[in-house]
Amino acid sequence: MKKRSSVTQKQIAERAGVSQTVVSLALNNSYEIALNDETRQRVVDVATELGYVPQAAAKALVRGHSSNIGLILIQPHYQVFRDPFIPNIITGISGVVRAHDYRLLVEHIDNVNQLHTIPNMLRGGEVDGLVLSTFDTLESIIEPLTKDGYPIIFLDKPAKGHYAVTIDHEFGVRLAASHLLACGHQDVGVIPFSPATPHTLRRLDAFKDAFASAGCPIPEDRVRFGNYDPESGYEAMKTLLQIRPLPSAVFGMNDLMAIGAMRAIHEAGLSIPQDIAVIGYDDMRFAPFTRPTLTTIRAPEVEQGQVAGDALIKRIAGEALAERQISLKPQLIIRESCQ
Amino acid sequence: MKKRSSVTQKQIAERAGVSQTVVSLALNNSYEIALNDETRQRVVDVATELGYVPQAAAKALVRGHSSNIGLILIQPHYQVFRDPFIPNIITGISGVVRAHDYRLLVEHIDNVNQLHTIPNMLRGGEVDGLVLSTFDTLESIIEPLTKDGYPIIFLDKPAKGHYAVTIDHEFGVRLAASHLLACGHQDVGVIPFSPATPHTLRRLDAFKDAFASAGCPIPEDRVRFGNYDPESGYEAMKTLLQIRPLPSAVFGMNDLMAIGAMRAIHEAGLSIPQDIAVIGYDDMRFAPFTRPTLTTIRAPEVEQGQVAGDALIKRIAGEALAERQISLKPQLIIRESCQ
DNA sequence: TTACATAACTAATACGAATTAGTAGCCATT
DNA sequence: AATGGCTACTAATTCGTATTAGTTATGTAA
Repeated sequence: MKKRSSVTQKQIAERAGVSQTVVSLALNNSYEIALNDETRQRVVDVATELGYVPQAAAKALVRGHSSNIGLILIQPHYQVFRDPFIPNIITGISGVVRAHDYRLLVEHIDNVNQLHTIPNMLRGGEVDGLVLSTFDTLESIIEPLTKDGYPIIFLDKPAKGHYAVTIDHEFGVRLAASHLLACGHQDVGVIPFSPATPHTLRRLDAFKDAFASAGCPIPEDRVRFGNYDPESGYEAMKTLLQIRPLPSAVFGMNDLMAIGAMRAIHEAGLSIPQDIAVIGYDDMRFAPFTRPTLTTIRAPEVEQGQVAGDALIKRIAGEALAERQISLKPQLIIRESCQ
Repeated sequence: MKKRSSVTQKQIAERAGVSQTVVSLALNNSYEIALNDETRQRVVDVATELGYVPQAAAKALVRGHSSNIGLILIQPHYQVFRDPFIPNIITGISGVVRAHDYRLLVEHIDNVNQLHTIPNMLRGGEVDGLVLSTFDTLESIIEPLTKDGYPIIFLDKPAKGHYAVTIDHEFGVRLAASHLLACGHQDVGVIPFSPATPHTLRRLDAFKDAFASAGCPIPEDRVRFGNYDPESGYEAMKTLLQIRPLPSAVFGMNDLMAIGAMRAIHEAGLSIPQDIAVIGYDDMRFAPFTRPTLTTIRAPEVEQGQVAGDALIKRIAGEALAERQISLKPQLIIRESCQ
């Protein structure tokens, strides 16, 4: 790990017969201090001739910021990238970030012992700000950081006062509920996520609440937790199929569990949606190609990434944001499995 | 974008009543220069008390390396993250990277005007090395960099002499071909990718070659290009269904196109695999839950990310690698759609 | 008792770019 | 002819850490 020799402003200065100061001024197009156009051009020419690239570390040190932004993923390792959420977010963020000449540093944290990297990255100046994907609240870690003025954008509902760009999944869940009710389903099964976090539980509550408000409260035996995987949806559905009289529909809280449920239903010799309707959540790419095609909820995740990246960059630049919490709405996609 | 005041070694030095040198030595556990254990401890205590975090930029400047590694994704924007490849690679890399105290910088390049960021990141010292995902050869860009000793690992077959950790997709495709032949299929359709790159064309050739070697050359009208999406597989299959006599199987070069093809087959009132067998590529998560379940090829992408990250870190450390090109083998997953 | 090693430090410098504080030369006022 | 203002630069300093080159005090061997 030796140092790699690289072209410096000093070398350019010698070649061009000027001081390092002039090189810096010329290359940064600074017009605060007057420079002869000829000199300026000569410096630029020498720089390109030598293949000059500024040293990021030196620049960062003297300017006091890194031009990196961080995306922190806090999830158990087995789960990150298993749902399409992260790739979509990265897609959204990375476009924005590059347009503003920032770089994206992706850091994955999968256990509490690694949480210290969050303050370290900010305080160590590795990044100028963070986008934080989390299913847990991290008040004790984040509070001091925001108090110190570090820009942080949450992708999940945080405590009041923090900045956040979230997707209103409770709304999404209510969309699913209303659609089920509109289709005449009064007795439905639900397959939510486990391990149950505050956020996922809130979604479940929203769903239950929607049905309760419509006069069809959901009994506890209609709720069977899965773990994001199709297999878990399959197992959950099998137990739901024991209930008599049979529920007339199921809501899988992600598409993967929903296709698991569909398989269980088919294996039981029942048909979808005639015997049991199915509705999923995510609108993954296979959803229009299941048999029958899957009715589901689409969340604007790429947009979420864009908006979050944008908000972060504004905060870094010191711009005020119109609102601290931006909430994006999911959308109902009606296909064959529930219509 | 003001500078954020942070705790420095100088401040610790003052508080502990020692010189900054001692602080640096104590905090870095250096034993080259003798330090009194008491002093050492006092410095460490003051440091934790003040919440010291070293400035990454200063460290990088003086040490000559950043402790960042870069993952460069070169693909049209509409396509990155649309296949599961990238998330899998990131999963693999990020574990390795964090274990070695590196950070992962993800940079997405979606047009040739941005290619200059590759040399810039290396020459500017933003990263100590790169993992390069590309479907194109970039000789003119990469050559001078490797010549200057910058560590770069390719994820796709590069020119001789470069370091690479690749997946042997030609082998994977031959696996599919052998399985089809073993199942007695002699007249098959293929749905490869378009736009056709050298790499994807090589896969197609491998497939054709396998059939030709078995005495069943594949006529041109059996080859219908798709574009990664299920919809394109659907359309491709529709044209394949016009052929008489009907081919007895199709190979979709990814699972998404394969499920598109399956839909077309079902819509034509044919059954899988009795009338037409289907085989995919990728083993995406829905593959065990299609109807019928999808026979496919699984590529070890997470492992590819791990091995590539590992190789890069070794190269950065100056270690020699046993072999320049490491090739990982895909695996046949037999399910109902072709058995 | 001088020389000499060793422990335990401090001072000074380097890293590369940005920036602040000069400086020299020239022209235009007064 | 002294003053001020401008242009076009240079010199010096700064950022925070690592590292090299001292320095001082103390103990030990000759």
